[in-house]
Amino acid sequence: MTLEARRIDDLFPREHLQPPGAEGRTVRIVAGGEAAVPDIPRGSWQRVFPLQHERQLIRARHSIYRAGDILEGIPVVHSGWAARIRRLSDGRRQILSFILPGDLVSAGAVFSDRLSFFVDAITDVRTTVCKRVPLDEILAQSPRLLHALMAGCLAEKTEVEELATDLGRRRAEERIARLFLQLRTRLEVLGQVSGMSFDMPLRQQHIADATGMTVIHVGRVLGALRNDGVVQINGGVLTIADLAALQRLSDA
Amino acid sequence: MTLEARRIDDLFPREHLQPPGAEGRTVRIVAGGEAAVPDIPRGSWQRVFPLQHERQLIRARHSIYRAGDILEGIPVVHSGWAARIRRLSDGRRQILSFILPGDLVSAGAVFSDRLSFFVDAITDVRTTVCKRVPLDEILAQSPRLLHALMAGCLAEKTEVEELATDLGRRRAEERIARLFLQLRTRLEVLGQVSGMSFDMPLRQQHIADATGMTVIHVGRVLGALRNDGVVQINGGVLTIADLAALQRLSDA
DNA sequence: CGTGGAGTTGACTGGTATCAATCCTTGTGG
DNA sequence: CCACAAGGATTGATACCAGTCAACTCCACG
Repeated sequence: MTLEARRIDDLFPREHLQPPGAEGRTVRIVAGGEAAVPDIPRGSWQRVFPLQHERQLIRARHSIYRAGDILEGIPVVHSGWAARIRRLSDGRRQILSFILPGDLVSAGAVFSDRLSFFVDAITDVRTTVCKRVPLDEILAQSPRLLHALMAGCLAEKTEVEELATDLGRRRAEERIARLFLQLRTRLEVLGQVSGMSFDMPLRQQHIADATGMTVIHVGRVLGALRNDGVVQINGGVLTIADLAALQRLSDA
Repeated sequence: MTLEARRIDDLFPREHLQPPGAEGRTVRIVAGGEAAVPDIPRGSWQRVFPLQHERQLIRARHSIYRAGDILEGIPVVHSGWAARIRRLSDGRRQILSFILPGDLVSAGAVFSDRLSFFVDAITDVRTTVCKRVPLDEILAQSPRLLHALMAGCLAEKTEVEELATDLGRRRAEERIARLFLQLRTRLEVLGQVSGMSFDMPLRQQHIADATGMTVIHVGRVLGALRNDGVVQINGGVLTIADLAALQRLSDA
């Protein structure tokens, strides 16, 4: 009963998502680094949520959705990175979460069609949209799936609560360290981490908007981390040089 | 379909909650200052969620629940103020939300029994606990209620996202102004605002933990607001002296 | 080549945190 | 009824983290 759905891996072909050979075609249920619970029967997602329309391409740095938009379906990011963002009228931005390949844009989208945030493409992004289905129909067809979806929704909420704690009570270095470790964990599940490095298309501005800092200060902290031999970013690749140190920073 | 349940007003007798005469005994659905949608048939909450045990008294400044606790039911705060809190190992604390009389401790508690946060009593608090009921049973007995509960859960998530934005991107004065306005809106629904004043049992430490500041700086900002004739707190009563100014501060 | 996005660096400012002392309030027990 | 303790609020002095402004470099790209 602790299923949590944020990623629906068998929602679409896995060219980018899965190393060949891994053919366990169950819905993979993953949340914030916790245990995967692969016991939803194969294909339950597609059976319950039929495809509404195929892939759509959004160019890097463009908005995918805007706050107030009414979703006609449940969007899933197929490839590329995106971000859920809140904007203030004077231009300040807070990134609420990063959306990686295979993620639902928001678990809440299964149950509600009104967005309270913006979704911006960071890299080029391909999306798929599935049909939203009434609650009772989901329940009838796959009770486990419904549970998993609701748990995913709760997990998303918990993650935002962690974010709020980071923003309110942790300092610059800690926040950046935690962001990097979180990204590594999530990308590891996707098989996109090789050793201590992974592709990281975020600009310093994205890191700043996610951690509640200014770009310039992000630059300084990153510089310090590089000098101290903890983390470095080179050509869009993040390399953790001293994992223990990074974990120490993110602790408490 | 935009029902949102966070407060279940007819869950218990209303001595403290409702001025006599207001006898519209429907479940009142309220969220973050948005429209109430009172169209759930009377008593649906009690029918679906039977009382598990009666009021329990928790003394001010004591913990009600701890992160990791397994809830045996769905707790509702009957009287008094409480707070949902995240703690770091070194003692830093972030308040995620305040729980006012009539609030569910967390809308998520209807669907999941594991807490990821602490719940502390700010004043003396009385709680009631209802039995948790399987999804399909709720759906069968009152589909509207289920929708309302899920919407309430999503609303709670949206509120935390707003909090994260406040913490990440707004400054001290803005955050405090927004907190006070939010409290006023919520208390107004409870009929606990008279003119421009309301009881506000929060200590400066609570305000600090909610806004991500230190007590001392909270004290300074409050002092400034008092000197500028915007807000003052006296003997546990908050009085808004200049609403327009307060709204200006909280804007953007 | 230019142009614009991105990163780096330095000097300076300012908002908050930290430490410490005092005072006020409230509750408690003698 | 008083004394005392504990919690809370206020104030001052000082330190430091992070924001602001500005200049410069480095690219990728057309």
